[in-house]
Amino acid sequence: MTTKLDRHAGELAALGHPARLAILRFVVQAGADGAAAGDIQAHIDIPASTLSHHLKRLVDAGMLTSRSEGTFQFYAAQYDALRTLTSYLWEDCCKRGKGSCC
Amino acid sequence: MTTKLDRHAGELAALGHPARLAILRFVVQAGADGAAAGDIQAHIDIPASTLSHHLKRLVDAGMLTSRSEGTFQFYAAQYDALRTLTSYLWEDCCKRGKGSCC
DNA sequence: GCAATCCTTCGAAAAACTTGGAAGCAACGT
DNA sequence: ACGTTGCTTCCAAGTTTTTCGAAGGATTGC
Repeated sequence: MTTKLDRHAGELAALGHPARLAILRFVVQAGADGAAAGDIQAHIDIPASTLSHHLKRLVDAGMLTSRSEGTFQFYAAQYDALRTLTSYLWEDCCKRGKGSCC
Repeated sequence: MTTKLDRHAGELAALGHPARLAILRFVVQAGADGAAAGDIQAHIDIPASTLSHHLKRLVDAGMLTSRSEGTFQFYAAQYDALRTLTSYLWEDCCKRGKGSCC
């Protein structure tokens, strides 16, 4: 069994790489339809095989979904997963201590 | 020079480990005063040396600060850094596409 | 001073991640 | 059918991370 903690740690690890973070942001900004792998490559400028590894990592972590359209491969952000992740970080903030932090 | 992208990727990588994510959450929930290393250890139950490495990683990434009080070492969350990081992920969301995601 | 407590650093081995050329596969145009 | 385009998988080397026992400060209490 994978705990919520492990799953979110995996998601954060997936985002914890400059290329992958750049990819996520590009795709997040692309909106619901997502962006084609080629467009992503044009934007972040890394070899195709390296990009493909990173994209797979992000999909495996559940941060992106992929859909094919002809020979194109579109990647779209999993906004819900991202939302859940960010709120997890702040969950029960200051519950046990003082301070107006959140 | 370290870009904003690299810095935030480093922060995410620091959070991208089950033990470190557990540490951050424990400390976030501890409030402004933070928590002593010993209390953290009691909560997540890993060897002291391993814990120390993880704490150092989180401090280096700027997610925690540390302060000593006698022989105790207190760690407190950098709420600002966490806030900046989470908003970075959503920056310019859907700017280039359609969709009501954020 | 001496022991005890609290934590960090050293060191070294195993595991995971990162990188990218080459080769492969699938869809499209001609 | 054949080349082209768009992307993925194979492979292999190099780097980083992760782990934790043992040894090393630093500070407090006696």
